[in-house]
Amino acid sequence: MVHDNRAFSEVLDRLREAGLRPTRQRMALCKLLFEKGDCHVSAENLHAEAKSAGIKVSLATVYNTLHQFTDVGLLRQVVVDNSRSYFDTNVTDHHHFFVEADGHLVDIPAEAIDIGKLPKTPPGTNVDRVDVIVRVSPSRRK
Amino acid sequence: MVHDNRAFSEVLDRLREAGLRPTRQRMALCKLLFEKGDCHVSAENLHAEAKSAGIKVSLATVYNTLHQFTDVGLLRQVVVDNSRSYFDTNVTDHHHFFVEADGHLVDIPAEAIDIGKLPKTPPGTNVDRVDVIVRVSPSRRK
DNA sequence: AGAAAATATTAGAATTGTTCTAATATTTCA
DNA sequence: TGAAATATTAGAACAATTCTAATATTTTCT
Ligand SMILES: [Mn+2]
Ligand SMILES: [Mn+2]
Ligand SMILES: [Zn+2]
Ligand SMILES: [Zn+2]
Repeated sequence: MVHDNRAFSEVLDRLREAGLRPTRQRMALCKLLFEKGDCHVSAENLHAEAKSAGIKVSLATVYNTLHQFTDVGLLRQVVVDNSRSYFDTNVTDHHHFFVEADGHLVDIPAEAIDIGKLPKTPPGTNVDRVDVIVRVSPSRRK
Repeated sequence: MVHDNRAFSEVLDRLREAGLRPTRQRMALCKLLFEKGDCHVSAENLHAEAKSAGIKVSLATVYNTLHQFTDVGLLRQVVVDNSRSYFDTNVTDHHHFFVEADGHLVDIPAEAIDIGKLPKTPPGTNVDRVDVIVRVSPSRRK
């Protein structure tokens, strides 16, 4: 078995930094999540990916892991669909296209969208974050 | 019992226009939804309001009605929270503040937010709608 | 109006995504 | 290495929503 020790140790560091033990399951999920660039996954989705990659991990652990990673800032949640939660490996400020037809998310860099002014927030509240979701659907064939 | 026959007939018209029979339940829900200005409700929420207004309607009918009204354009859905669906009586183009702490939505008029340019959509797709959600939370007391 | 057809409502069961429980396993560290 | 801490897991529980199929209401047609 050949290891990419570079990426492997990055994953390890990431977990340690976060105060999470680098267990077999967490490392494997880390690799799936972070070794192939920005991605958006649901729990079921990641669980399936894990299974097809030969990783033995329970759905409960997938949920635990996604939440722990979110809590420590390795992931963020994207709310676009009320029947499923999406987790995003891109935790920088950005927005999304959402292709409702196939439940697919595409990043929009923060600087690609300019929100001018915001009206004042409801009394006694502060802005946590601004989410822009551009809902798109397959264009009708010509 | 006193009737506001003006509003009553507006409700009736609205249902007929949509091709939905003006049943007792639908009319009652219409009144709850549309007679007190823009509002954002969940199904449970509306069901509870109905009960406390003395309207006998099942939760299944509340769901049916919310979906039917959405289908014919009397309501729109707002996705802000993956554990509950919100329906909005304001079907004009607008955005939202979402107070996560209490699950409360506040309208932002479309013209209060200016989204400059949009990047081009993913290949083969068209924009359906742009949703801006400004997530806010109660500011810490001074 | 009365009968038949169309549509709506409902209780309760089913489904689905997610969370919880508590028993077992792994990891850490002195 | 052994005790303490933490993690994993199967399966039960949960909560929002949808489905089913029996009953009721509304509309249409004579
Ligand atoms: Mn959490
Ligand atoms: Mn659900
Ligand atoms: Zn993203
Ligand atoms: Zn609104």
